[in-house]
Amino acid sequence: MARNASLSGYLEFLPAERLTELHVLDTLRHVFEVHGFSPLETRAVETVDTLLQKGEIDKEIYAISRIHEDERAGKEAKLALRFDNTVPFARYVTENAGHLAFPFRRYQIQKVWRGERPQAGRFREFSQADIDIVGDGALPFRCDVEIAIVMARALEALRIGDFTLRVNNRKLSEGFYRSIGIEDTAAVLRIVDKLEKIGPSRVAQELAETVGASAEQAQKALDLAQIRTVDSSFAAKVRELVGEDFSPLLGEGLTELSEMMSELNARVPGRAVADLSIARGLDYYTGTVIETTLHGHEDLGSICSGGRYESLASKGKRIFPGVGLSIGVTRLLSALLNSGELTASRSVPTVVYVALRSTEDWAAAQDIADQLRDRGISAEVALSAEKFGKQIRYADRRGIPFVWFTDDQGRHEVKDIRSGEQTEAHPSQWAPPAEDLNPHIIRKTEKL
RNA sequence: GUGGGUGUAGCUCAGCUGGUAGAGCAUCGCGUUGUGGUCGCGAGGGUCGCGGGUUCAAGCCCCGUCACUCACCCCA
Repeated sequence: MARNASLSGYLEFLPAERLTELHVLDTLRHVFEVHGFSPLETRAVETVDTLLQKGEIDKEIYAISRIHEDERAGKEAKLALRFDNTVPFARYVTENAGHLAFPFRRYQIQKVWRGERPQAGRFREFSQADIDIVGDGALPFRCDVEIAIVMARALEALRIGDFTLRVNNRKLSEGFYRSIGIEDTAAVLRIVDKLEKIGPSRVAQELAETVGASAEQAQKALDLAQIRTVDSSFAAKVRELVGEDFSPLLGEGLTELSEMMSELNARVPGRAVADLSIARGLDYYTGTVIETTLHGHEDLGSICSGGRYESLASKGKRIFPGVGLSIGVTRLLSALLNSGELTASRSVPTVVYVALRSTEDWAAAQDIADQLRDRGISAEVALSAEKFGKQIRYADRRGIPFVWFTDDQGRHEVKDIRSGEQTEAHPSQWAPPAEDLNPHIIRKTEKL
Protein backbone atom coordinates (compact mmCIF):
# COMPACT_ATOMS: atom_id res chain seq x y z
CA MET A 1 0.00 0.00 0.00
CA ALA A 2 1.46 3.32 1.09
CA ARG A 3 0.97 5.31 -2.08
CA ASN A 4 1.45 9.00 -1.53
CA ALA A 5 -1.99 10.27 -1.05
CA SER A 6 -2.61 13.41 -3.02
CA LEU A 7 -4.50 14.59 -0.01
CA SER A 8 -3.10 13.56 3.31
CA GLY A 9 -5.50 11.80 5.63
CA TYR A 10 -7.94 10.74 2.93
CA LEU A 11 -7.01 7.17 2.20
CA GLU A 12 -7.85 5.60 -1.15
CA PHE A 13 -7.42 1.88 -1.62
CA LEU A 14 -6.40 -0.13 -4.64
CA PRO A 15 -8.88 -2.79 -5.79
CA ALA A 16 -7.20 -5.66 -3.92
CA GLU A 17 -7.24 -3.55 -0.76
CA ARG A 18 -10.86 -2.61 -1.20
CA LEU A 19 -11.72 -6.29 -1.60
CA THR A 20 -9.98 -6.89 1.71
CA GLU A 21 -11.92 -4.07 3.30
CA LEU A 22 -15.21 -5.47 2.01
CA HIS A 23 -14.33 -8.82 3.50
CA VAL A 24 -13.75 -7.16 6.86
CA LEU A 25 -17.01 -5.21 6.62
CA ASP A 26 -18.95 -8.34 5.63
CA THR A 27 -17.50 -10.20 8.61
CA LEU A 28 -18.39 -7.45 11.05
CA ARG A 29 -21.86 -7.12 9.62
CA HIS A 30 -22.45 -10.84 10.00
CA VAL A 31 -21.32 -10.94 13.63
CA PHE A 32 -23.39 -7.87 14.51
CA GLU A 33 -26.52 -9.21 12.85
CA VAL A 34 -26.20 -12.66 14.33
CA HIS A 35 -26.28 -10.92 17.73
CA GLY A 36 -29.46 -9.09 16.85
CA PHE A 37 -28.19 -5.63 15.97
CA SER A 38 -30.17 -3.78 13.29
CA PRO A 39 -28.40 -2.04 10.44
CA LEU A 40 -28.63 1.72 10.46
CA GLU A 41 -27.20 4.67 8.61
CA THR A 42 -27.44 8.33 9.37
CA ARG A 43 -26.75 11.24 7.06
CA ALA A 44 -23.24 12.60 6.68
CA VAL A 45 -24.32 16.08 7.68
CA GLU A 46 -25.47 17.37 11.02
CA THR A 47 -26.08 20.86 12.29
CA VAL A 48 -23.11 22.30 14.11
CA ASP A 49 -25.31 22.73 17.16
CA THR A 50 -26.00 19.00 17.28
CA LEU A 51 -22.34 18.10 17.01
CA LEU A 52 -21.23 20.54 19.68
CA GLN A 53 -23.61 19.21 22.30
CA LYS A 54 -21.23 16.47 23.40
CA GLY A 55 -18.02 18.18 24.33
CA GLU A 56 -15.61 20.66 22.94
CA ILE A 57 -13.84 19.04 19.99
CA ASP A 58 -15.08 21.79 17.72
CA LYS A 59 -11.69 22.37 16.15
CA GLU A 60 -11.85 18.92 14.58
CA ILE A 61 -15.19 19.45 12.95
CA TYR A 62 -15.46 20.13 9.24
CA ALA A 63 -18.06 22.80 8.63
CA ILE A 64 -19.61 22.75 5.19
CA SER A 65 -20.60 25.70 3.14
CA ARG A 66 -21.64 26.45 -0.41
CA ILE A 67 -19.13 28.18 -2.62
CA HIS A 68 -21.85 30.50 -3.86
CA GLU A 69 -23.38 31.74 -0.68
CA ASP A 70 -26.40 33.96 -0.97
CA GLU A 71 -28.04 36.29 1.50
CA ARG A 72 -29.94 33.42 3.12
CA ALA A 73 -26.70 31.65 4.01
CA GLY A 74 -26.30 33.49 7.27
CA LYS A 75 -29.80 32.61 8.40
CA GLU A 76 -29.69 28.87 7.76
CA ALA A 77 -28.36 26.48 10.39
CA LYS A 78 -24.63 25.88 10.08
CA LEU A 79 -23.90 22.39 8.83
CA ALA A 80 -20.93 20.12 9.41
CA LEU A 81 -19.76 16.59 8.71
CA ARG A 82 -20.17 14.07 11.51
CA PHE A 83 -16.96 13.23 13.41
CA ASP A 84 -18.28 10.01 14.91
CA ASN A 85 -21.33 7.77 14.68
CA THR A 86 -22.46 8.19 18.27
CA VAL A 87 -23.59 11.79 18.27
CA PRO A 88 -25.63 11.48 15.06
CA PHE A 89 -27.09 8.27 16.44
CA ALA A 90 -28.15 10.08 19.61
CA ARG A 91 -29.86 12.72 17.49
CA TYR A 92 -31.52 9.97 15.44
CA VAL A 93 -32.81 8.26 18.57
CA THR A 94 -34.50 11.38 19.89
CA GLU A 95 -36.02 12.18 16.50
CA ASN A 96 -37.34 8.65 15.96
CA ALA A 97 -38.00 7.63 19.55
CA GLY A 98 -41.69 7.13 18.76
CA HIS A 99 -40.85 4.58 16.05
CA LEU A 100 -38.19 2.62 17.88
CA ALA A 101 -38.60 -0.21 20.36
CA PHE A 102 -36.37 0.07 23.41
CA PRO A 103 -33.91 -1.18 24.35
CA PHE A 104 -32.84 -0.52 20.79
CA ARG A 105 -29.73 -2.13 19.40
CA ARG A 106 -28.15 -1.11 16.13
CA TYR A 107 -24.91 -1.33 14.24
CA GLN A 108 -23.67 1.44 12.01
CA ILE A 109 -20.64 1.27 9.73
CA GLN A 110 -19.97 4.64 8.16
CA LYS A 111 -17.32 7.17 7.33
CA VAL A 112 -16.60 10.01 9.69
CA TRP A 113 -14.43 13.11 9.29
CA ARG A 114 -12.03 14.84 11.64
CA GLY A 115 -9.88 17.80 10.73
CA GLU A 116 -6.82 16.69 12.65
CA ARG A 117 -3.24 16.33 11.55
CA PRO A 118 -2.93 12.91 9.94
CA GLN A 119 -0.36 10.41 11.17
CA ALA A 120 0.18 6.70 10.91
CA GLY A 121 -3.18 5.14 11.74
CA ARG A 122 -4.85 8.55 11.95
CA PHE A 123 -6.93 9.87 9.13
CA ARG A 124 -9.20 12.76 8.32
CA GLU A 125 -11.72 10.50 6.66
CA PHE A 126 -12.16 7.05 8.10
CA SER A 127 -14.72 4.34 8.75
CA GLN A 128 -16.02 3.37 12.14
CA ALA A 129 -18.06 0.28 12.89
CA ASP A 130 -20.26 1.04 15.87
CA ILE A 131 -22.61 -1.05 17.92
CA ASP A 132 -24.76 0.51 20.59
CA ILE A 133 -27.66 -0.45 22.79
CA VAL A 134 -29.83 2.41 23.96
CA GLY A 135 -32.57 2.23 26.56
CA ASP A 136 -35.54 4.39 27.46
CA GLY A 137 -35.00 5.66 30.99
CA ALA A 138 -32.83 2.78 32.13
CA LEU A 139 -30.52 0.22 30.64
CA PRO A 140 -29.32 -2.91 32.49
CA PHE A 141 -25.62 -3.24 33.10
CA ARG A 142 -25.58 -6.56 31.29
CA CYS A 143 -25.87 -4.53 28.08
CA ASP A 144 -22.34 -3.27 28.80
CA VAL A 145 -21.26 -6.88 29.10
CA GLU A 146 -23.01 -7.89 25.93
CA ILE A 147 -21.52 -5.08 23.88
CA ALA A 148 -18.03 -6.08 24.97
CA ILE A 149 -18.68 -9.73 24.16
CA VAL A 150 -20.02 -8.95 20.69
CA MET A 151 -17.03 -6.79 19.83
CA ALA A 152 -14.58 -9.39 21.12
CA ARG A 153 -16.30 -11.92 18.89
CA ALA A 154 -16.25 -9.55 15.92
CA LEU A 155 -12.52 -9.02 16.33
CA GLU A 156 -12.02 -12.76 16.72
CA ALA A 157 -13.99 -13.38 13.54
CA LEU A 158 -11.60 -11.12 11.62
CA ARG A 159 -8.73 -13.42 12.59
CA ILE A 160 -6.24 -10.59 12.68
CA GLY A 161 -4.27 -11.86 15.64
CA ASP A 162 -4.30 -11.42 19.37
CA PHE A 163 -5.96 -8.40 20.90
CA THR A 164 -6.87 -7.27 24.38
CA LEU A 165 -9.97 -5.44 25.49
CA ARG A 166 -8.77 -3.21 28.31
CA VAL A 167 -11.73 -2.56 30.52
CA ASN A 168 -12.25 -0.05 33.29
CA ASN A 169 -15.15 1.72 34.93
CA ARG A 170 -15.49 5.45 35.49
CA LYS A 171 -17.49 4.94 38.65
CA LEU A 172 -14.59 3.00 40.07
CA SER A 173 -12.01 5.64 39.13
CA GLU A 174 -14.07 8.65 40.15
CA GLY A 175 -15.23 6.96 43.33
CA PHE A 176 -11.67 6.12 44.19
CA TYR A 177 -10.36 9.65 43.64
CA ARG A 178 -13.15 11.10 45.73
CA SER A 179 -12.49 8.57 48.45
CA ILE A 180 -8.90 9.72 48.71
CA GLY A 181 -9.96 13.37 48.68
CA ILE A 182 -9.39 14.49 45.07
CA GLU A 183 -12.32 16.45 43.68
CA ASP A 184 -11.32 17.29 40.12
CA THR A 185 -11.75 13.73 38.93
CA ALA A 186 -11.96 14.65 35.24
CA ALA A 187 -8.52 16.22 35.32
CA VAL A 188 -7.06 13.21 37.12
CA LEU A 189 -8.54 10.88 34.55
CA ARG A 190 -6.98 12.87 31.73
CA ILE A 191 -3.56 12.77 33.34
CA VAL A 192 -3.67 9.14 34.39
CA ASP A 193 -4.75 8.23 30.87
CA LYS A 194 -1.27 9.24 29.73
CA LEU A 195 0.46 6.83 32.09
CA GLU A 196 1.62 4.51 29.35
CA LYS A 197 3.00 7.35 27.29
CA ILE A 198 4.79 9.52 29.84
CA GLY A 199 5.46 7.12 32.70
CA PRO A 200 4.60 7.17 36.42
CA SER A 201 6.96 9.91 37.59
CA ARG A 202 5.64 12.49 35.16
CA VAL A 203 2.07 11.48 35.92
CA ALA A 204 2.76 12.08 39.60
CA GLN A 205 4.32 15.42 38.77
CA GLU A 206 1.36 16.52 36.64
CA LEU A 207 -1.06 15.39 39.32
CA ALA A 208 0.69 17.59 41.83
CA GLU A 209 0.82 20.57 39.47
CA THR A 210 -2.62 20.37 37.89
CA VAL A 211 -4.94 19.14 40.62
CA GLY A 212 -2.77 19.92 43.60
CA ALA A 213 -2.55 16.32 44.69
CA SER A 214 -0.43 15.58 47.73
CA ALA A 215 2.40 13.10 47.34
CA GLU A 216 0.29 10.49 49.06
CA GLN A 217 -2.74 11.14 46.83
CA ALA A 218 -0.64 11.05 43.70
CA GLN A 219 0.92 7.79 44.78
CA LYS A 220 -2.46 6.23 45.42
CA ALA A 221 -3.77 7.41 42.06
CA LEU A 222 -0.72 5.85 40.45
CA ASP A 223 -1.08 2.64 42.39
CA LEU A 224 -4.67 2.38 41.20
CA ALA A 225 -3.72 3.01 37.60
CA GLN A 226 -1.15 0.26 37.71
CA ILE A 227 -3.63 -2.43 38.65
CA ARG A 228 -4.15 -4.93 35.88
CA THR A 229 -5.79 -8.29 36.35
CA VAL A 230 -7.24 -10.82 33.96
CA ASP A 231 -10.07 -11.63 36.37
CA SER A 232 -11.96 -9.94 39.21
CA SER A 233 -9.03 -9.97 41.60
CA PHE A 234 -8.48 -6.26 40.95
CA ALA A 235 -11.30 -5.58 43.43
CA ALA A 236 -9.34 -6.84 46.41
CA LYS A 237 -6.36 -4.71 45.40
CA VAL A 238 -8.51 -1.60 45.14
CA ARG A 239 -10.04 -2.23 48.57
CA GLU A 240 -6.62 -2.67 50.02
CA LEU A 241 -5.55 0.67 48.58
CA VAL A 242 -8.55 2.68 49.64
CA GLY A 243 -9.26 1.16 53.04
CA GLU A 244 -12.60 0.62 54.77
CA ASP A 245 -14.19 3.96 54.14
CA PHE A 246 -14.98 4.47 50.50
CA SER A 247 -17.70 6.12 48.45
CA PRO A 248 -20.79 4.21 47.25
CA LEU A 249 -19.78 5.17 43.70
CA LEU A 250 -16.59 3.19 44.05
CA GLY A 251 -18.58 0.25 45.35
CA GLU A 252 -20.81 0.34 42.29
CA GLY A 253 -17.81 0.50 40.02
CA LEU A 254 -16.22 -2.49 41.71
CA THR A 255 -19.40 -4.51 41.38
CA GLU A 256 -19.88 -3.64 37.72
CA LEU A 257 -16.32 -4.27 36.64
CA SER A 258 -16.25 -7.55 38.56
CA GLU A 259 -19.37 -8.73 36.79
CA MET A 260 -17.91 -7.62 33.47
CA MET A 261 -14.70 -9.55 33.99
CA SER A 262 -16.30 -12.77 35.10
CA GLU A 263 -18.71 -12.77 32.14
CA LEU A 264 -15.97 -11.94 29.65
CA ASN A 265 -13.79 -14.70 31.02
CA ALA A 266 -16.64 -17.13 30.60
CA ARG A 267 -17.69 -16.12 27.09
CA VAL A 268 -14.55 -14.78 25.39
CA PRO A 269 -11.73 -16.17 27.53
CA GLY A 270 -8.34 -14.53 27.22
CA ARG A 271 -9.63 -11.45 25.42
CA ALA A 272 -10.07 -8.97 28.25
CA VAL A 273 -8.10 -7.49 31.09
CA ALA A 274 -9.26 -5.16 33.83
CA ASP A 275 -6.90 -2.22 33.34
CA LEU A 276 -7.50 0.58 35.81
CA SER A 277 -5.39 3.05 33.88
CA ILE A 278 -7.94 3.28 31.08
CA ALA A 279 -9.75 6.59 31.40
CA ARG A 280 -10.66 7.97 27.95
CA GLY A 281 -10.53 11.65 27.19
CA LEU A 282 -14.16 12.21 26.35
CA ASP A 283 -16.13 13.36 29.32
CA TYR A 284 -19.50 11.84 28.56
CA TYR A 285 -18.62 8.33 29.67
CA THR A 286 -20.16 7.50 33.00
CA GLY A 287 -19.40 3.84 33.67
CA THR A 288 -17.73 1.17 31.58
CA VAL A 289 -14.84 2.40 29.44
CA ILE A 290 -12.97 0.17 27.02
CA GLU A 291 -9.96 0.45 24.77
CA THR A 292 -8.53 -2.31 22.64
CA THR A 293 -4.93 -3.07 21.81
CA LEU A 294 -3.95 -5.15 18.81
CA HIS A 295 -0.85 -7.12 19.74
CA GLY A 296 2.11 -6.17 17.61
CA HIS A 297 0.46 -2.86 16.77
CA GLU A 298 0.45 -1.19 20.16
CA ASP A 299 1.70 2.05 18.62
CA LEU A 300 -1.54 2.38 16.67
CA GLY A 301 -3.47 3.20 19.76
CA SER A 302 -6.86 1.71 20.36
CA ILE A 303 -8.58 -0.12 17.52
CA CYS A 304 -11.90 -0.41 19.32
CA SER A 305 -13.12 1.95 22.00
CA GLY A 306 -16.22 3.12 23.75
CA GLY A 307 -18.22 2.72 26.86
CA ARG A 308 -21.28 3.64 28.82
CA TYR A 309 -22.93 7.04 28.73
CA GLU A 310 -25.80 7.47 31.14
CA SER A 311 -27.34 10.16 29.05
CA LEU A 312 -26.70 9.41 25.41
CA ALA A 313 -29.69 11.53 24.51
CA SER A 314 -32.63 13.19 26.11
CA LYS A 315 -36.00 14.38 24.99
CA GLY A 316 -37.91 16.44 27.50
CA LYS A 317 -38.01 14.34 30.65
CA ARG A 318 -37.04 11.17 28.82
CA ILE A 319 -33.43 10.13 29.11
CA PHE A 320 -31.85 7.53 26.87
CA PRO A 321 -28.83 5.82 28.40
CA GLY A 322 -26.57 3.95 26.04
CA VAL A 323 -23.55 1.75 25.82
CA GLY A 324 -21.49 1.21 22.70
CA LEU A 325 -18.18 0.34 21.15
CA SER A 326 -16.63 1.41 17.90
CA ILE A 327 -14.04 -0.31 15.74
CA GLY A 328 -11.68 1.93 13.80
CA VAL A 329 -11.97 0.01 10.56
CA THR A 330 -9.68 2.26 8.54
CA ARG A 331 -7.02 2.33 11.23
CA LEU A 332 -7.12 -1.43 11.54
CA LEU A 333 -7.02 -2.05 7.81
CA SER A 334 -4.27 0.42 7.04
CA ALA A 335 -2.05 -1.24 9.62
CA LEU A 336 -2.75 -4.77 8.41
CA LEU A 337 -2.37 -3.89 4.74
CA ASN A 338 0.78 -1.87 5.30
CA SER A 339 2.48 -4.59 7.27
CA GLY A 340 1.51 -7.13 4.62
CA GLU A 341 -0.42 -9.20 7.13
CA LEU A 342 -3.54 -9.08 5.00
CA THR A 343 -3.78 -9.25 1.23
CA ALA A 344 -6.47 -10.33 -1.20
CA SER A 345 -5.90 -13.38 -3.37
CA ARG A 346 -6.54 -11.28 -6.46
CA SER A 347 -7.31 -7.72 -7.46
CA VAL A 348 -10.44 -8.54 -9.49
CA PRO A 349 -13.54 -10.62 -8.80
CA THR A 350 -13.02 -12.48 -12.07
CA VAL A 351 -12.56 -16.25 -11.83
CA VAL A 352 -12.44 -17.08 -15.54
CA TYR A 353 -10.87 -15.14 -18.37
CA VAL A 354 -12.37 -16.27 -21.68
CA ALA A 355 -9.67 -16.06 -24.34
CA LEU A 356 -10.39 -15.16 -27.96
CA ARG A 357 -9.12 -17.20 -30.88
CA SER A 358 -10.20 -14.55 -33.38
CA THR A 359 -11.92 -11.19 -33.18
CA GLU A 360 -15.13 -12.72 -34.53
CA ASP A 361 -15.33 -15.12 -31.56
CA TRP A 362 -16.24 -12.34 -29.16
CA ALA A 363 -20.01 -12.97 -29.21
CA ALA A 364 -19.57 -16.72 -28.79
CA ALA A 365 -17.14 -16.07 -25.94
CA GLN A 366 -19.71 -13.85 -24.23
CA ASP A 367 -22.19 -16.74 -24.50
CA ILE A 368 -19.71 -18.96 -22.72
CA ALA A 369 -19.13 -16.30 -20.09
CA ASP A 370 -22.88 -15.88 -19.57
CA GLN A 371 -23.28 -19.59 -18.92
CA LEU A 372 -20.67 -19.30 -16.21
CA ARG A 373 -22.16 -16.06 -14.82
CA ASP A 374 -25.60 -17.64 -14.62
CA ARG A 375 -24.09 -20.08 -12.16
CA GLY A 376 -22.44 -17.34 -10.11
CA ILE A 377 -18.99 -17.65 -11.62
CA SER A 378 -17.46 -14.28 -12.38
CA ALA A 379 -16.21 -14.21 -15.97
CA GLU A 380 -14.54 -11.68 -18.23
CA VAL A 381 -14.06 -11.92 -22.00
CA ALA A 382 -10.89 -10.83 -23.76
CA LEU A 383 -11.26 -7.65 -25.77
CA SER A 384 -9.09 -8.68 -28.67
CA ALA A 385 -7.56 -11.84 -30.07
CA GLU A 386 -4.01 -11.23 -29.00
CA LYS A 387 -1.49 -14.03 -28.86
CA PHE A 388 -2.52 -16.58 -26.26
CA GLY A 389 0.61 -15.86 -24.31
CA LYS A 390 -0.51 -12.27 -23.91
CA GLN A 391 -4.03 -13.25 -23.00
CA ILE A 392 -2.75 -15.57 -20.32
CA ARG A 393 -0.48 -12.87 -19.04
CA TYR A 394 -3.41 -10.47 -18.85
CA ALA A 395 -5.12 -12.91 -16.49
CA ASP A 396 -1.94 -13.62 -14.57
CA ARG A 397 -1.32 -9.93 -13.84
CA ARG A 398 -4.73 -9.59 -12.27
CA GLY A 399 -4.60 -12.85 -10.37
CA ILE A 400 -7.43 -14.39 -12.41
CA PRO A 401 -6.96 -18.11 -11.76
CA PHE A 402 -8.50 -19.64 -14.91
CA VAL A 403 -8.31 -19.02 -18.67
CA TRP A 404 -10.92 -20.53 -20.97
CA PHE A 405 -10.03 -21.72 -24.47
CA THR A 406 -12.30 -22.89 -27.26
CA ASP A 407 -10.83 -24.68 -30.27
CA ASP A 408 -12.15 -24.55 -33.85
CA GLN A 409 -14.12 -27.76 -33.24
CA GLY A 410 -16.03 -26.00 -30.48
CA ARG A 411 -14.36 -27.98 -27.71
CA HIS A 412 -13.63 -26.21 -24.48
CA GLU A 413 -10.63 -26.35 -22.23
CA VAL A 414 -9.93 -24.48 -19.03
CA LYS A 415 -6.43 -23.79 -17.80
CA ASP A 416 -5.45 -23.22 -14.19
CA ILE A 417 -2.67 -20.75 -14.76
CA ARG A 418 -1.15 -21.33 -11.34
CA SER A 419 -0.45 -25.01 -11.98
CA GLY A 420 -0.46 -24.81 -15.76
CA GLU A 421 -2.87 -27.72 -15.82
CA GLN A 422 -5.37 -27.57 -18.70
CA THR A 423 -8.42 -29.81 -18.80
CA GLU A 424 -11.51 -30.30 -20.91
CA ALA A 425 -14.57 -28.49 -19.58
CA HIS A 426 -18.07 -27.48 -20.46
CA PRO A 427 -19.45 -23.98 -19.83
CA SER A 428 -22.75 -25.30 -18.47
CA GLN A 429 -21.07 -27.63 -16.01
CA TRP A 430 -17.56 -26.59 -15.05
CA ALA A 431 -17.09 -24.91 -11.69
CA PRO A 432 -13.97 -23.71 -9.93
CA PRO A 433 -12.94 -25.07 -6.54
CA ALA A 434 -14.95 -23.32 -3.83
CA GLU A 435 -11.94 -21.38 -2.55
CA ASP A 436 -11.45 -19.78 -5.97
CA LEU A 437 -15.03 -18.66 -6.45
CA ASN A 438 -14.45 -15.33 -4.75
CA PRO A 439 -11.28 -13.46 -3.92
CA HIS A 440 -10.25 -14.50 -0.45
CA ILE A 441 -8.11 -13.01 2.23
CA ILE A 442 -4.55 -14.19 2.56
CA ARG A 443 -3.00 -13.89 5.99
CA LYS A 444 0.76 -13.79 6.17
CA THR A 445 0.60 -15.89 9.30
CA GLU A 446 -2.49 -17.87 10.08
CA LYS A 447 -4.21 -16.23 13.01
CA LEU A 448 -6.68 -17.69 15.44
C1' G B 1 -2.56 25.12 15.73
C1' U B 2 3.15 24.39 17.46
C1' G B 3 7.98 22.13 16.35
C1' G B 4 11.43 18.67 13.36
C1' G B 5 12.33 15.89 8.63
C1' U B 6 11.56 15.03 3.34
C1' G B 7 10.10 16.36 -1.98
C1' U B 8 14.50 13.47 -8.44
C1' A B 9 11.03 7.98 -13.62
C1' G B 10 4.96 4.10 -12.09
C1' C B 11 7.78 2.22 -7.19
C1' U B 12 12.40 2.31 -3.97
C1' C B 13 16.23 5.49 -4.13
C1' A B 14 21.51 7.46 -5.89
C1' G B 15 23.26 12.09 -7.79
C1' C B 16 30.47 14.32 -4.47
C1' U B 17 32.96 20.83 -3.89
C1' G B 18 27.34 23.97 -8.65
C1' G B 19 29.36 21.77 -14.85
C1' U B 20 24.46 18.30 -20.47
C1' A B 21 19.54 13.36 -15.38
C1' G B 22 21.11 7.86 -13.14
C1' A B 23 20.33 2.60 -11.04
C1' G B 24 17.28 -1.47 -9.49
C1' C B 25 12.37 -3.07 -9.82
C1' A B 26 8.02 -2.34 -12.90
C1' U B 27 6.19 -1.43 -18.13
C1' C B 28 6.63 -2.36 -23.52
C1' G B 29 9.13 -4.91 -27.76
C1' C B 30 12.18 -8.88 -29.81
C1' G B 31 14.53 -13.74 -29.26
C1' U B 32 9.95 -17.73 -29.00
C1' U B 33 5.31 -15.15 -35.78
C1' G B 34 -1.29 -18.29 -31.15
C1' U B 35 -0.15 -21.13 -24.32
C1' G B 36 2.29 -16.75 -19.72
C1' G B 37 5.89 -16.97 -15.57
C1' U B 38 12.62 -18.17 -16.29
C1' C B 39 16.63 -16.26 -19.17
C1' G B 40 19.04 -12.94 -22.89
C1' C B 41 18.96 -8.43 -25.80
C1' G B 42 16.69 -3.81 -26.57
C1' A B 43 13.18 0.41 -25.95
C1' G B 44 10.04 4.01 -23.82
C1' G B 45 9.42 6.82 -19.63
C1' G B 46 11.57 13.21 -15.98
C1' U B 47 8.15 20.76 -16.04
C1' C B 48 14.31 17.23 -10.42
C1' G B 49 7.06 19.83 -5.93
C1' C B 50 6.07 25.13 -7.44
C1' G B 51 7.71 30.48 -7.81
C1' G B 52 11.55 33.83 -7.51
C1' G B 53 16.90 35.02 -6.65
C1' U B 54 22.51 34.38 -7.01
C1' U B 55 25.76 32.51 -11.06
C1' C B 56 28.77 32.00 -17.45
C1' A B 57 26.13 27.63 -15.48
C1' A B 58 21.38 25.37 -10.22
C1' G B 59 18.60 18.74 -8.87
C1' C B 60 22.64 20.87 -5.65
C1' C B 61 23.34 27.58 -2.95
C1' C B 62 19.61 31.63 -1.01
C1' C B 63 14.37 33.40 -0.18
C1' G B 64 9.34 32.26 -0.44
C1' U B 65 5.47 28.81 -1.07
C1' C B 66 2.89 24.15 -1.40
C1' A B 67 2.68 19.11 -0.39
C1' C B 68 4.01 14.84 2.24
C1' U B 69 5.82 12.91 6.84
C1' C B 70 7.05 12.48 12.26
C1' A B 71 6.17 14.40 17.28
C1' C B 72 2.83 17.40 20.56
C1' C B 73 -2.67 18.14 21.42
C1' C B 74 -6.63 14.85 20.81
C1' C B 75 -8.48 10.47 19.23
C1' A B 76 -10.66 5.06 15.86
